[in-house]
Amino acid sequence: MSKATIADIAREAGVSVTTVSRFINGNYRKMSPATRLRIQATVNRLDYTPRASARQLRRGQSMIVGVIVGDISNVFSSLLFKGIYNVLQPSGYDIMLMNSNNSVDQEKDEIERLLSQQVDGLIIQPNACYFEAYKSISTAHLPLVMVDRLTGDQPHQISQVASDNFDSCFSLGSKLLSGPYRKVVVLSRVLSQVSAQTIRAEGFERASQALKKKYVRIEMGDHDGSWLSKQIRKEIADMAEDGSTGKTLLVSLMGPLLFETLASLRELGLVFPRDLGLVSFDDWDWSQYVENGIYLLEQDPKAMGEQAASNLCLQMKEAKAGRDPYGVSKSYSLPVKNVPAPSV
Amino acid sequence: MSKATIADIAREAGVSVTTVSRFINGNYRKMSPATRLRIQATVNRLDYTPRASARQLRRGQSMIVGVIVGDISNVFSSLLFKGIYNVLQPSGYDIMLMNSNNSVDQEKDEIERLLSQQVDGLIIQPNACYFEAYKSISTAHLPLVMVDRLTGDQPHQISQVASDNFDSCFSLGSKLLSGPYRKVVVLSRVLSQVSAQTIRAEGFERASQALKKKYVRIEMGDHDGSWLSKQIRKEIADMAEDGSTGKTLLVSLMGPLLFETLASLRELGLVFPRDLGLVSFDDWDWSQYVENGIYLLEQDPKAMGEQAASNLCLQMKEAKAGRDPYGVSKSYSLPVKNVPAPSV
DNA sequence: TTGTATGCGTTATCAC
DNA sequence: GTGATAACGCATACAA
Repeated sequence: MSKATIADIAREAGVSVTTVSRFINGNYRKMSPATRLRIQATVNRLDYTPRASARQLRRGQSMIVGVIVGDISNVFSSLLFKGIYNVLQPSGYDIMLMNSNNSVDQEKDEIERLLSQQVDGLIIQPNACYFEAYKSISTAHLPLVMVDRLTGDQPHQISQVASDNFDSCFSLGSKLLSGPYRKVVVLSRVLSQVSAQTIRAEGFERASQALKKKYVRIEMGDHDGSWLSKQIRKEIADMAEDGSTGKTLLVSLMGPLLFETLASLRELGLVFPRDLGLVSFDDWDWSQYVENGIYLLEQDPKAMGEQAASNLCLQMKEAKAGRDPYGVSKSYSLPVKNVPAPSV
Repeated sequence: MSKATIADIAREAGVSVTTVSRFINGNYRKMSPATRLRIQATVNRLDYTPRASARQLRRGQSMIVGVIVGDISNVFSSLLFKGIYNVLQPSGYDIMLMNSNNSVDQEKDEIERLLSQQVDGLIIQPNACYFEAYKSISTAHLPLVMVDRLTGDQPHQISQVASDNFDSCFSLGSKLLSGPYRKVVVLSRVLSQVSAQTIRAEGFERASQALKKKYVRIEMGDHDGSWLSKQIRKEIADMAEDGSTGKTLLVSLMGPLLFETLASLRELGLVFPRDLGLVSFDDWDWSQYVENGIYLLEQDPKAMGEQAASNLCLQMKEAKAGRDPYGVSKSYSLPVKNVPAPSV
């Protein structure tokens, strides 16, 4: 019977509810060892568990953190969650996880649900391009950390953790395009309104501009594999037309896209690095076993989650102390690791 | 200010809290259109959000479901969660996700936390080998579904959803071992007390017994890659000794293990299907791009999650109606898909 | 060192 | 149609 309450314990142990409450919260200071043991025994005997809802109502604090990710089936999101969990769980917080499916509408509903749960803080991988969508959180001065993506008008007093998307792409693009490549083709998916892929594309675009190489961007959106194959073939085949020499550098801007890219290349009979150079963002090393490996730009989603959760903890501590949580807000830029492989 | 309460709305709108409560819960039947509109406006103006904790306390129902997975960074777990989420979220349930790290101790703590949150139901990928560990849930008659793994003494009145591990392995083993393979070596990780891998291994063992072929099991546990390489080399190299002919069939019993297996094979300079046959369980098709693809035994974790969540919903409906949730308990065995590839 | 009494925000039972 | 009021289980200010 999990229905025992603090009153039952008090009655059975012959003490008052206050004393039991103190016991439950570890306030043994004002309590004789005798009563302490008696309460302990009763708690065990009745298999008592405090009701979180009653506690929350009374203390105005839930010890729950809300997390919204874009797509939990993406390895990025699951590693992000793992990092968050590793920090929050030992600190006593429980996590309510939401999957926005990269949809602004669903995200809106999920934020509302999280707010009504009175979460003590939120970590969001945002879908909306304007911060307006998260205003209800910031006006309530609720601890908040945005991860991975940034809204266009991201207020500086809100914490954010993201990879160093632009610089890593600009730098790799500059390095590779200064070689024999004649052009770069970047592949993106970009289903949500805001995405790290856009910034990554910009990095490659700037690099190509500086080196006066051709730059093409293919955005897959909802298209299927055959559509992608057609685009890739077109971009690879135009060599003759413009009379330029050298191979094409193909860049997949997110992990799951690499998958579809490989399918297209196989379908088209294209082999790397013979026919083209291939580079991809990815957060998991499986591609090292594809041929002789694929050149990767690798993020560390787990570290991102840990960083986000750490800052959130800080904010929640401030909030608990009655201070403005945004006083300890901070922006973090995480390095992107280059994992060389003979695919370029 | 998200601090508005039902009383504030009542005062501002000039009605009683009862009426506001009725409005919040959609009971428009007993309410004049005029008051309804007036309340609506006030709710919007004050940006009112009902406090979930107060609601929970009063109704004795949380609309929260607890989910415990073994390792969220494993694709299996994240797809499982996605399936669960797809069913539960539209039904109005929020999900508290816990990651047990395949540890019985951590799992125990997490169950306690979930119980104190007064979750309306639980879905667990169990770590303990005896159901004893989950007794506190079943004695409270809380809706419960066990997924993927089964405790040794799993009570029949508790719902369970798992893949058809034994038959799929026995069947594939029988098929392949009736060919020119001289022996089968199965690789498992098995860190938790209970695991689907054990049942899978049994499937291959029985098949090998029936066909009088040699059967060897290698359990990685916490060992590292070089240890694995040594084991594999030993098993592949014993051909001369026993004078038998034919290749060895190597079976990786879980997705993440395939990764380490490939690393070992590469290190040993072993090539499939030339030097050996390779088969693996996995829940994601990335391996089709490794060489010419790897023969896969593929589960459908998302379907497993959906099935588990559907049954949990049924149970929760029963519980809400005051009936025994375990009256609608059921066992589901999900098919394992064979994805042929020239690695055998 | 221990106990009494009040209120957190909501729903539900009854009365009007 | 509408409203007063009593719980739900817990934590704490205030007594003793």
